[in-house]
Amino acid sequence: MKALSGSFGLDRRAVTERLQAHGIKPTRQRVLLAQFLFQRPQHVTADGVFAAVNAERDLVSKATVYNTLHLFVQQGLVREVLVDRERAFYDSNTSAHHHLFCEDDSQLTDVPGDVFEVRGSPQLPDGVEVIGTEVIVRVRRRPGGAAG
Amino acid sequence: MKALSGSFGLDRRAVTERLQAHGIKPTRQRVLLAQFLFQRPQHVTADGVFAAVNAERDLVSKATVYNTLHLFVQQGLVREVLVDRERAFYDSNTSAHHHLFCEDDSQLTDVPGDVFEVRGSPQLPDGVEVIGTEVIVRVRRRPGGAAG
DNA sequence: CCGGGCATATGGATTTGTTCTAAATTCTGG
DNA sequence: CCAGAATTTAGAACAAATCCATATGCCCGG
Repeated sequence: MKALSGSFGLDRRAVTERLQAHGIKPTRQRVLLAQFLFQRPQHVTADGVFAAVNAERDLVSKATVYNTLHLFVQQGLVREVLVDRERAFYDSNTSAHHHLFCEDDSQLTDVPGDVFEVRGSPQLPDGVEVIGTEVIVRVRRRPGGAAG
Repeated sequence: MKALSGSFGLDRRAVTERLQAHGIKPTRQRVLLAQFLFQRPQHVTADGVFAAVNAERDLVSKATVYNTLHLFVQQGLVREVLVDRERAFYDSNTSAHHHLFCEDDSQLTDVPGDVFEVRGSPQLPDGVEVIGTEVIVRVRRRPGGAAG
């Protein structure tokens, strides 16, 4: 059966509560974006979110997409991943993990958090706190390797 | 004594050889950029390089700054560090190390390579090779911490 | 139920780092 | 000295992200 327009198969109530749990007022637009983002763990660009959410008809403006993504990042609902000069990725998977980025096709892949063992910590300047530690593995297709 | 215009206190011959060792034809502009970049390990933006190199008089165009930085990255002379949506950093320190980025003042700091122990490696897709693994520690000033 | 006030949303213009383009300049080999 | 290739250049073009001024919606007091 076809999901209701813009629900992305995710219960509105559950999403609403999730937002509220993070201190976010669940407006129509925010709920819709959250429904899209959390339907499954994924890496999306702001533009991708904008396109997906407005696929059937205009529901959320570009400015609001950016505002909301920033808000979600700030409140720890999604992670911003900067690997590409062109665009930022937003990762709806909040569990501890790292990333693998292929420079040839700009594909971003998750790496389970336990694959790496990051131990020790750098000497921090005075009065700063660590927000997060991320590991990025950059790869490219091997020149003579398997066909793309 | 004042250094010759645009030499940045670095011997032209040594820099030239360094470029050639990396298969780069040492043109006037490339040597100048290299002299600036390698006078000391540093993190600079493309714009910063452009400004520094043209401080006294126009010597290198913006397009060439970008072309050259990309070339240097490609040939492993400098590292591109993507931590900020606003601008890319170029790191003239090529030794194994990681980075610490303060989101409040956009300051990028080196973290010695041995501070972290990154072990294990992710399952790679077929036919890809690892270009590099980087660890980025994001920090912010602690709200009630030392004055800024 | 009504109205004031504040947070939120919006479209469009703007900004800004980067890339592109087409032409000029500089090298290289013959 | 010439032809061809590589490099450099100025400025136009581009696109992601931000800004702005306005409109909308929501909550609360009366």
